[in-house]
Amino acid sequence: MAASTKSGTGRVTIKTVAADAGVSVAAVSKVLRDAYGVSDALRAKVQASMEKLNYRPHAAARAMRGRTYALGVLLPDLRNPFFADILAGINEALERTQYQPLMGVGQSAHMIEISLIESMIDRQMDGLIMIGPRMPPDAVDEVTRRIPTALVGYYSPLAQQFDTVNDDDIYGAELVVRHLVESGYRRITMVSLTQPLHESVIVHRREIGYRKAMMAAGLSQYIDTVSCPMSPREVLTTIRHLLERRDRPEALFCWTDSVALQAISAARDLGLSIPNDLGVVGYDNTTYCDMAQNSLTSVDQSGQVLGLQAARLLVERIDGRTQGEHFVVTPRLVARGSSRPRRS
Amino acid sequence: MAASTKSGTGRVTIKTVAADAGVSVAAVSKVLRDAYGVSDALRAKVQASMEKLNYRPHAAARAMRGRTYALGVLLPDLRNPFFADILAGINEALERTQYQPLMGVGQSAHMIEISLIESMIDRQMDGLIMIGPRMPPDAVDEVTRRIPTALVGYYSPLAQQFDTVNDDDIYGAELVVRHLVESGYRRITMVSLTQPLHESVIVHRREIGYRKAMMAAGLSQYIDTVSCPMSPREVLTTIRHLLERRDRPEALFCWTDSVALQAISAARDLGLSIPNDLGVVGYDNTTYCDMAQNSLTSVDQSGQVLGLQAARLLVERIDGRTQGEHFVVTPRLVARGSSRPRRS
DNA sequence: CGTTCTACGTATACCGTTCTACGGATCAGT
DNA sequence: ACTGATCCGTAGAACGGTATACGTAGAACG
Repeated sequence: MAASTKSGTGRVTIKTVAADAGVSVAAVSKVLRDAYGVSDALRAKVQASMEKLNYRPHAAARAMRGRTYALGVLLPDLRNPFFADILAGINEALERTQYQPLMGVGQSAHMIEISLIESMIDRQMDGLIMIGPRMPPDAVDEVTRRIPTALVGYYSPLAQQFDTVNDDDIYGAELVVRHLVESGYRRITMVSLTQPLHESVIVHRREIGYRKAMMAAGLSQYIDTVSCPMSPREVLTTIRHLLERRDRPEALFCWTDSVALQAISAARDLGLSIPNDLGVVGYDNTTYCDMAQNSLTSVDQSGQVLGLQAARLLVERIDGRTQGEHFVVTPRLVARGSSRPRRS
Repeated sequence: MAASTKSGTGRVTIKTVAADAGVSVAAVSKVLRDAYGVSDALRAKVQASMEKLNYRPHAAARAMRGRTYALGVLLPDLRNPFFADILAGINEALERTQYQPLMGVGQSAHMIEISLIESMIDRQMDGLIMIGPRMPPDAVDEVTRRIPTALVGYYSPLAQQFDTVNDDDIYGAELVVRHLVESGYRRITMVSLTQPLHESVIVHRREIGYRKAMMAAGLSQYIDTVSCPMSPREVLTTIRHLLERRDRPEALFCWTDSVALQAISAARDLGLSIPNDLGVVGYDNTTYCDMAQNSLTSVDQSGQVLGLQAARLLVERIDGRTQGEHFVVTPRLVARGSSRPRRS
């Protein structure tokens, strides 16, 4: 009856709603965006119609002129449960907003990341949260010039063009070394990540903290860093090799938990007992650390808070802020069995 | 000079390309979609211009009339590394296509899933892959009526409206029970998931397999299932409770690895040795199973293959198939230390 | 009472594609 | 030479919103 709109298909559009409510299309659009110049009466009328017709705005049409209300989230991979915490924080921050996070996985590969991000830009996403990006800094600059961006786990404290959220990785690494030294370990080796050599990558900062604390503890002669890629197989062989060395380290500081868990596994395979033959510490304090069979000492950086802040900053930036903000949380060491004082 | 297009902004559109190549907009569009009626000469000319101008199609504009080339992937959560395997398979299948997966996390909550999917539909995504959806079957039906869908971990072998990809969960559970029985365990309890009672959920099938195999082994008097939600805390207390029972089970079959790892942890806390005091088996054969400290027997269902098939089926369906296809892989038990024959 | 404001609504251009309908050219067969 | 048929390319109407420019009515003001 009232369906005078000529639309052949059944789709409920802004036009249908306008017709039903007896107002103009523009008025409905205003209500949708709650823009200036709508009376309460009009708003009520329109909202009633939208409810009645079960109207849903067509995201693509919206994207042509306005917002998409979609935020792209770039994850390095899906294996590290730490990212789940970050995402929980992002979700929490966005829960009460209109924005919606859509994720892509970069597989820790520079080129995949780039093409993923290009596509997110093509899709007119309103903003981007990049977690631990592997791409080089000039690529990051290029991207952030084109789309509002917040980065988690990327250190660049002076940037104005984008915001960053980090824990204090140098301090976190220092906590680890100090803790190990206090527990009686001396020959502490860091297991790090083979990486492109730009300094924004957080692993780099953990290495700095490690060296700094080793020197402060008067252990500079024991400073020793080995690196390997992310793949489980290579991690395992690297660590096994390390543990079979004649001057086997007394403790390992692993740049991230999953590596530490592999270290525990390798140690067990070789018949070494933890912590007496080998102390192990990880980073991120993921859920697995707390299990009795791992009992892995780790550094907690509260992924939830990081995610929450990143989302908050991004929304602010979308709303117009142009100065950079750089949020840093102080990490906290959670001591467990894997680093208990050794019997001398 | 040649920039006669009146576009004020710098964006390179199909119009810019058309002007540069000296052809019509429609011709460029044809090349883009490689549609019928383009000569090689024209195609070459247009492609040269696109290259030169670094043209990228505007996804939103495209979405208004045609495809978005985006596929929505719904994940239950980010904690289970098994999903990483599935996603790897999806990526592999889509690598050579134009499609791009964009993920959302449903947090294993019915309502969040629904709103996420609604938004994916609003965004005109071309198809949907839902992994282990928690929403009730009628909601699934409703969704699949509106958008081409492939489901992983959702059992509905007769459906025509959507495709499914599963491992044979009944058989997998049977494998577990048989293996445990062969290893000398009798009182085998299954730790399952508190769930809405629809039968499409795969946990349900694992329960069926468990019961079936227990009966076949003549152990029906020992059939015993306890359920708890996903949250780590509740899992832990449930299991602890179970292990402190007077008639403590000899072995636990946990519906998924993370629960099994918690079980190992709880057992250790209580001073029980594995496998002598307690056998433990998980499901999914995630990376953690293989670590020496866990050495967890599990059922491998090759997430990579599941993901690959799901993506393949979805693309077929988008291309017009209307019959349902239901892919099933045969799972494989990977025996490790946690279920080794017990000393009697 | 006329003027100026302000608040509220409307009309409509525009965003960048897709795709149908159509026109002109070329070619094969009679 | 005439008639289709085939091939290549163009014009232009959608698609469903946003946002600007503008009109109008009532209130406030001197």
